[in-house]
Amino acid sequence: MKIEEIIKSASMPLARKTVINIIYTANVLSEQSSDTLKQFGLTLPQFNVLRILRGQKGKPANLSTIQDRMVNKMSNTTRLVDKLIDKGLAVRVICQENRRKVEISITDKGLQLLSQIDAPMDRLNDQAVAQLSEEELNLFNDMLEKIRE
Amino acid sequence: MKIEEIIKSASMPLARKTVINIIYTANVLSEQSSDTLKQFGLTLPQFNVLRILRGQKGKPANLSTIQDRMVNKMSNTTRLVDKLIDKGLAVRVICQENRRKVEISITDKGLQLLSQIDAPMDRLNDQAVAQLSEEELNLFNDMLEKIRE
DNA sequence: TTTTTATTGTTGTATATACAAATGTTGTTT
DNA sequence: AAACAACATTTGTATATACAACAATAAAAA
Repeated sequence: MKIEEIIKSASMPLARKTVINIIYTANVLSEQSSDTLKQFGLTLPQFNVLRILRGQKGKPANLSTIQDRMVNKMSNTTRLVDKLIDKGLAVRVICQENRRKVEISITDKGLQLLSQIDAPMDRLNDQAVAQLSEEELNLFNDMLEKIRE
Repeated sequence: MKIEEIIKSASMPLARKTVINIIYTANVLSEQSSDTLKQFGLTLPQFNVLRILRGQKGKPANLSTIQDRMVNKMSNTTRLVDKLIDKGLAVRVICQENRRKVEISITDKGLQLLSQIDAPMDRLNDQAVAQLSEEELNLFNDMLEKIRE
């Protein structure tokens, strides 16, 4: 369905329509992901941080590293990490070389949880873009890049 | 900058990359809009609701109408509207034909505020999509539509 | 060495949002 | 008419997030 129909808007400038379309579509995709993640007890930002930690391949990450790599830069990563620790999915150790820093690592339990989530999440993403060819998707990603600049 | 560089990720499946790219770009655009709106004392959802009310052209809207048309469907539109009323930008009247409903209208003050915001917001949106031609933008919007289905 | 500045995280506060339950109203069934 | 179901919105509660202020540590300057 066209975005104008969805938000029941009269015709609007193409630029405004495009921006609304991106934000609306992102909401749809986020909700789909959140729904899938809910059964695993994770929110989307929590899931993303867990994936970042896994990407460290054993090396711990400090808070600023995590923030750099987050899709949704949020002001308060401390409390998000707290939640992961409460659930036993991550651990926090104060860095000995620089005691201002903390080192955060994913636990075995965290890795195990992620391994369960990978397949359903990839399936979800595949479905989302199934109507576009690889070539179209590459073009589409390039366009997004241009919009961000 | 490519999305993989931004979130400092190793290469990932194209579908996942695309979904992350959309969500990340939507965040960038939302933040830009929020920054502009902040000086007018509005959040992005509040601004969108005000625009919906203006689109009614004098006719009041009830809560469910507003929710239908919102870009970010939120569970609690009541309190969002409360904020607009606190600021004197909207008024709420209980509908006489059906006393379960409430009729919400934009005030003159609200209309006046919106008229100040229109130009800077359109300029922002224009800038965002400036690197794409009209033809490309139409293609892009079609692709977003396919992704939502 | 002491003071100042910068870095890295954490905490407090206000607001926003999701979700479920509750309220008040209207329509329908018995 | 009384009981029940449906509707439209509001409220309660928990969690999330933005923003600013705070603390602790380290590095740099005086």
